[in-house]
Amino acid sequence: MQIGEVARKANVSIQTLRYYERLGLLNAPKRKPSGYRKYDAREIQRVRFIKRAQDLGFALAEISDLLTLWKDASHSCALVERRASSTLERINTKIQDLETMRAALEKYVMICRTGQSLDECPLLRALGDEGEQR
Amino acid sequence: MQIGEVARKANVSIQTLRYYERLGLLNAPKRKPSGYRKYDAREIQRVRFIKRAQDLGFALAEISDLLTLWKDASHSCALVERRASSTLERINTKIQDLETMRAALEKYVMICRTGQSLDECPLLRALGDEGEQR
DNA sequence: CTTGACTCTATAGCCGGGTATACGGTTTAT
DNA sequence: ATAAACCGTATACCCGGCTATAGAGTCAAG
Repeated sequence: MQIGEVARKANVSIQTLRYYERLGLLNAPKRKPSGYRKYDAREIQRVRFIKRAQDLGFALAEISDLLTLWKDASHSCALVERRASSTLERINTKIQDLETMRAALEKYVMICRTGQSLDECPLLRALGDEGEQR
Repeated sequence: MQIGEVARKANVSIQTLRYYERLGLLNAPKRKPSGYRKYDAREIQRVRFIKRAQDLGFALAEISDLLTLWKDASHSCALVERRASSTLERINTKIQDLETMRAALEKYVMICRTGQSLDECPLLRALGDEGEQR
């Protein structure tokens, strides 16, 4: 199989495959005499693994770790769980940050909508506050 | 006031101030004959406005809009609210995406933790899943 | 034998929000 | 008069995850 077929089957671009190879996420494949990359079907698996892991919120660097573990998975369940838990923590932190933003923003939007102060925007006042107003 | 003092008082770096100026978020200040920027105290307000807006999840491009509105705030409350609402939508979408990830990841982490399969990691199996069973 | 589809490498660009470096001029204090 | 602290511009670089382009070589079909 050459690169285009792998790309189609794994649903990524050719450039992405070469990019993953550069990053070490994919092993450097064998080459034809012409220099063309020759893949075997397992690489499609590997690419799909990467994509599924991305969907779960893993960054490529984390996925690189997971791929290393994948090879001898029988020893590593607890290790994998630790990686996943820390990713989970990262995701939770992000959600919390965003919820804090949302709460603050909603507060001002609500005040705006109830239309109590027509002559001065409470959201802008909140941003520009600190005693003085421009 | 020169740039270093503004930077200290607004709690940003000098480079950031120049960067904001390039982006048009800050007005080009007057200069001394030497070329040094001369700020008046209002610019500190403006920088703090930017920082507070960032904390609310506004991107610099959105903040640029808000700053334009800020100048004649009396006319713009509804407009400001619309900007804020669309930022709010953006934030909500992000939260939902992250929650989807979290749910998927939690599922596998839980299976890992209940320790049912010691000899094969369910998370890795889920990621490496070949073809069927999904 | 030529066309068109495929591949190769190398390099650059994109997004956002800055940070860092190099090199040189200015101001202030002693 | 000289050192330190400050400022100026221009340029490049960082993060992550790609995408795009240029210019060249390879391969299969008609």
